[in-house]
Amino acid sequence: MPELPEVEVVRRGLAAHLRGRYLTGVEVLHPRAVRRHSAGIDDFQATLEGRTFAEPRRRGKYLWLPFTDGDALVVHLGMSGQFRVDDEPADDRHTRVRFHLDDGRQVRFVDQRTFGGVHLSVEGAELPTEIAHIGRDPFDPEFDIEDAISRFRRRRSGVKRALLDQAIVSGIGNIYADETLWRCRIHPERACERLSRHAWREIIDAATAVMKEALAQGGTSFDALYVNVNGESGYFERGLAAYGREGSPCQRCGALIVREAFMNRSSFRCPRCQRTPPGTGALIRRPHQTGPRVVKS
DNA sequence: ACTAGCACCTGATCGC
DNA sequence: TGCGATCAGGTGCTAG
Repeated sequence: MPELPEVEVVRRGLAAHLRGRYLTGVEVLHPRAVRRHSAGIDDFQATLEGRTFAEPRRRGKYLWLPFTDGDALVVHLGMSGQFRVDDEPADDRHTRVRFHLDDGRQVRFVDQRTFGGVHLSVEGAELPTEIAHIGRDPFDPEFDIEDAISRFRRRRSGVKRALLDQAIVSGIGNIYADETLWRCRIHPERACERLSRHAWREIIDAATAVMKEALAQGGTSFDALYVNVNGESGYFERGLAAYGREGSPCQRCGALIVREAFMNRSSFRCPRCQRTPPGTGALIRRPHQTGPRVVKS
């Protein structure tokens, strides 16, 4: 569920609560939450005790919480993961791991669908080896847009599939991919290699802009499954132009947004603005089409 | 090496 | 009211 903006909201929330804190104990309540910790549950609980947190970091949708000793706690929220820091007793049904801090507070990893998880990465403070394959996200100071464009243009797949590939540019999920392509007026099945460098630059810029706007609104929330560490929802749902708006008029042209099956999930697009048909037939007929029109924000 | 498809889970909602 | 089908924002593994 959480994409880059939502994960960044969580990172900031954790930073505020973990700064200068150390762990006095850890309780694993569901084994699946630590399945990526190869040494097992008992080791996970025991090894973390006494460690002091440094500044939480993020790449794409991955979080890691470095310790001052050079190791790190790697976190992925999956589809439904949350971190909660509550002053009052809260719904504990989906609490998977409870972290006890030296200030008496507890941080809970809550995850209904258990696609998310946590594990210790030895010497992972700078960059856990487990997530070295994840590409830099557009907010990374070392993000190389020219390299990203080159890699996108080498992909033999549709544009949306490539945007969801975390190894090229990380952080973009189903929602922000749809929003990005709506802004750029590009059909999700357009072939990657047929888009110009200029078009790809516009796509990456649009993805960066929409995620930046979402972050400023505290992220996108459709329900209680995505909330910040205090249990509060973000407000970017009202900023969405395509995702989840099946049957509503396109804000640009008035055509009704359609929903289509894509990779076992849904894609939303404007049938008029994002009209270039998929398939090689269209590409063969229009091999020298000019670059896509792009919305300037 | 790259790409597509599926497995991994629980719970809310929809149609009958 | 109850039941099965469907759907949900992600990643990793594996077969081709």
